[in-house]
Amino acid sequence: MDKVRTRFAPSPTGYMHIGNLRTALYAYLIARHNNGNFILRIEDTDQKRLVNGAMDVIYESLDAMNIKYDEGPKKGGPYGPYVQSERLSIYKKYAKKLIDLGGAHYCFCKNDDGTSQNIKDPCKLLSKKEVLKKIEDGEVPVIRQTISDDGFVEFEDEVYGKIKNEKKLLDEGVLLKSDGFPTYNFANVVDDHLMHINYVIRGNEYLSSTPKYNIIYNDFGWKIPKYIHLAPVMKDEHSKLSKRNGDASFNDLLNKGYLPEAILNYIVLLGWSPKGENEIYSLNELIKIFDVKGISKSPAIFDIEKLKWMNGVYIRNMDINHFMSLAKKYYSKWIQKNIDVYELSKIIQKRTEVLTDIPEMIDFFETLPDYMIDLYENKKMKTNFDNAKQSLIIAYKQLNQFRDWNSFEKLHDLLLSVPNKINFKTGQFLWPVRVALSGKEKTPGGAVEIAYLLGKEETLKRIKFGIKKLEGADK
RNA sequence: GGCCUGUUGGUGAAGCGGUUAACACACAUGCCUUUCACGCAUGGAUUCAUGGGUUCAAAUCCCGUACAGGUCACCA
Repeated sequence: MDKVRTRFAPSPTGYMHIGNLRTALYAYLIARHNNGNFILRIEDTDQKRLVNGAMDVIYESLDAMNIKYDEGPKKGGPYGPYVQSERLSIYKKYAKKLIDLGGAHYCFCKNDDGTSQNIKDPCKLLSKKEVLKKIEDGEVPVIRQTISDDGFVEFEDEVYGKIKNEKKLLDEGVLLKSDGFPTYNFANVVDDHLMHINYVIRGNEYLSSTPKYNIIYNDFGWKIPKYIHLAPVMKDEHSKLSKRNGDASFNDLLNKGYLPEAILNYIVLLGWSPKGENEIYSLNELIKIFDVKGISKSPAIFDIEKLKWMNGVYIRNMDINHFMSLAKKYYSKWIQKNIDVYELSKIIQKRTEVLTDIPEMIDFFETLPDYMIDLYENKKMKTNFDNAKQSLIIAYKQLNQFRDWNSFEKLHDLLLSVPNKINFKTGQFLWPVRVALSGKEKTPGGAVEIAYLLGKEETLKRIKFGIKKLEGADK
């Protein structure tokens, strides 16, 4: 059997959306799973849509996901060039050949005269002589596909199964534009054949035009590849994820603090499901288990909540040093200078889902927020202004005498021994302390951790401030 | 409108003629706990868009209907 060769063929629009990336990922996984090759090809045949730097977005995105291509632009390969705008002479040659084979014809119809209803293209009837004459007269033709009216075309899609179409319902689309560039409809067939692509993986918007491509393959006498059409990734029930809707691109997600591994893991599950119950997979594991059979036919809705969760899983499973190196970017200068970053990282790792959540989570270290006194009242902890004040006063006394601030253990033991002595429940005592130290209802870590990180001076200052606040409430 | 395709809880989904209709996220509740989170446990689809058929038996097969998406560009 032939070596499996798949390709990812984006057009450089400057925006890598999730659906595209998923297509790339599937193509990559199918290739690697079968020990095949994965090819990158740039489809830049629409001169009007060229965007500066768009190619880089593609390279960078694949790179971030650690998807490596075997052949492609920059890297080269035996069937290059891999950028369509550099292959113009190839398309021209094959277009002419297709005309000779009866699979295409010149067309002189004007843009705006309804030629889209081209089921019967009048130019088809032009004789060779007439065509030549028109060209001599300076008319610039396009080359259109020629499709006979009789019979059916049928093909088998690996995910959708048998698809059958009536030939006479197929449009005779433009293959080569008047500017000399091919359309997608032609370039993809020629390139896929020339590059020996035997598995075509792409969005199912091409499902309806695939029969036309197959006719071209047949006219040339080329072998038709296997097709794997993918249902789209949706924003909601009605619309696709898209740039126009302002939906997040891969890069946006990265900037928002999502890890590439987590994004990759999440999007592979949009429209594909593995055999077992596990959902967390590395790229290498995916290569091992990816199976076309698990691809589903219906569209999947992108759910940021689940991505968040998955991102959290990746963060929690990370080595602490790795986490710290990633999290550091989100620590303010003040924090990096005044707080033990290693200990801080340990505390927040478990409760970080997205890296960008970090600043807000830890901002109280730098400046105590102007908090509401009601925070001291907590039903579950059985605290009220009165016993909170007591707790703070005692905490102040104890901590003021405490000298081993370098030892988290000792600080911990001290603070946890207090409630016993005064006949308070642990939470009853520690809740007000934490509130005084953080000014927040929820914090990463408890009172002990925060005190430890804050240091003696700041801790005492904040407790004193808390006591004052509560005294104010007495009056 | 023609043609093509899809439809299982809020979301991703398993299932492929006989199951109590997996599992994960989210949600709710409880446990744990110095808060939150983490972790653990429990709960929710009387039913697989809908109506008919085939069958001893249907989410699973067939037909119609509804809804949704795609395509019908010198865009990909």
